[in-house]
Amino acid sequence: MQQLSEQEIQRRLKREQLLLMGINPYPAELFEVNAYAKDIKENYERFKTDYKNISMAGRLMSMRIMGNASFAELQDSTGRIQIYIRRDDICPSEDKTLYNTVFKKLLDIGDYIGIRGYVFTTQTGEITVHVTELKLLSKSLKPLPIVKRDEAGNVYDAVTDPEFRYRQRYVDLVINPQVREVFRKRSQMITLMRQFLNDKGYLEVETPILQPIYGGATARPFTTYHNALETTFYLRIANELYLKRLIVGGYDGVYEFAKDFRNEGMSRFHNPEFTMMELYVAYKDYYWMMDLVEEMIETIALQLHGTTELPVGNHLISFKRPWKRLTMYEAIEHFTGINIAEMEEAELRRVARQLYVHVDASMGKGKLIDEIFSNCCEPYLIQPTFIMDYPVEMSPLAKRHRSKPGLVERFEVICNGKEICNAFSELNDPIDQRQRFEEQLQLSQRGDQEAMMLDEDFLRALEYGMPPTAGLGIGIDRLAMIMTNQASIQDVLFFPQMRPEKKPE
RNA sequence: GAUUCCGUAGCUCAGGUGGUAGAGCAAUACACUUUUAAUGUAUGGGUCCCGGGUUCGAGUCCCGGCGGGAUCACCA
Repeated sequence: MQQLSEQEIQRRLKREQLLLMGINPYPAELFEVNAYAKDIKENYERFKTDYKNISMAGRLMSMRIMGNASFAELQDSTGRIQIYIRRDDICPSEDKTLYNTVFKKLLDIGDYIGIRGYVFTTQTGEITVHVTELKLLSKSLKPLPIVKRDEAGNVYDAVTDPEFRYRQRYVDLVINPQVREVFRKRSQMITLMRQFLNDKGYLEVETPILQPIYGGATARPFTTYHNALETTFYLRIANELYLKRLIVGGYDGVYEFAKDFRNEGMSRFHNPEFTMMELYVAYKDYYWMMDLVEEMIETIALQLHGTTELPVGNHLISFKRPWKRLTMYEAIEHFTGINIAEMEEAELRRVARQLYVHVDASMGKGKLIDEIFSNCCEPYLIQPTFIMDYPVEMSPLAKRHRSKPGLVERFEVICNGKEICNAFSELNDPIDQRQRFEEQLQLSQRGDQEAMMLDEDFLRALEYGMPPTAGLGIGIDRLAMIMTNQASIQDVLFFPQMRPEKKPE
């Protein structure tokens, strides 16, 4: 137990005192609520809505006590509203304890209270609830950091310490309304995407997170152990192979919002667990999927913000269709002036060095091209752009290009300098797929810890036959970053992964 | 993993060259019947992240550790 601060001791004493007075600081019975701060502020003057006998609940966020009348602010789930408390209104009889002792002495900022009353406008023009009844709903024992705003909108004493905000997100959410808004937008974005996909007739499904063989991406997994089965399991790095099994099973379109886990470094773009939406649609190819992605993201931006132009960092990003489409080779030529289409490994390595791209001996042709692209092109692609046709070595689950040897039918969307989705015409030739897995095994034997495992059951499924299929994965967190204009993935995750707090001795 | 910056009251932050630890807000007490970053007066509040070292003396200098941010590497 850590030592209590003076203020924490004070609040514990107040709690005791309330108990002695016969007031339960944590009453059990429900408190009926029939009005919310936001509605009142929006409707009271505009529609002359008469708010009588209203009942509200929330946290006390400030108190301005002046003798026998006081102003305070109540914060409910929709925002803050001023409340006016007059001694003789909440204490009509001779006994003034509720005002003099309970309200003035024993309540603190952060306490949950319930009030009843009516709305009026103060002399200074602020919409205010005149309180006729007051009830403590829950006592707060830890002081909230108080963020104040003046009329000009200046913020004082804002809590900005990221560690504090991420570790104690509940406090962040209480005191920083803009943070609540970011997460509301994220939730709404996911709802809109789900709606869009459901409207197209695709089926939302759930597939295993605990997998005996991990696959669908090149990444290092988390490992866990099932006692009864005496088996090692992996937390999924992707759900791709399971969704394709469902296409084999005969569904036309399936999608899943999947929590994926990758045992890799963390940064403002990477959290060990993150959300990916994967979609697979039968009888389609990657060109079709490009159209769908454009339509979906444009629709979401429009419904979320009422516009397709969004400020992101220092840029204004437009999601209005159509987006630019470049092949990977075209993109590289555009940004470096070098056409690498016909180059072999040795020459590529020379070009990479010339472009100051970090290379090492283990890198093959595909990896070298990818490195050049990541370094010389990706950071400069701010507007959403399709990059098409990747080297086959980088894409063991994608179908070979119908006309370009050595490439696969794959695209990524780069936006704000980062990949936000990845898609291909799915490889459905079981013999080719087996060969690609075997190449991965060789990489693995050479020490590549991210190489894919060979999944016999998945191959068995493909052998029964999978229709031509287009597949898509969208990084939901990264899309949320763009849609909410946040610079860090930690700002679109309620509880970003952090080193465990050191326990107080 | 590498580089770099940071860690002082509940919160935001000051504390040249080493010399008894500071402000505003928050808290406590009193005053005040329409305030709004309310105000006025008074009071309390600190393991200066932790552990070593140098020194008569360390928040400050040195070494080590812990935690966090940023950039890079890997990745989505």
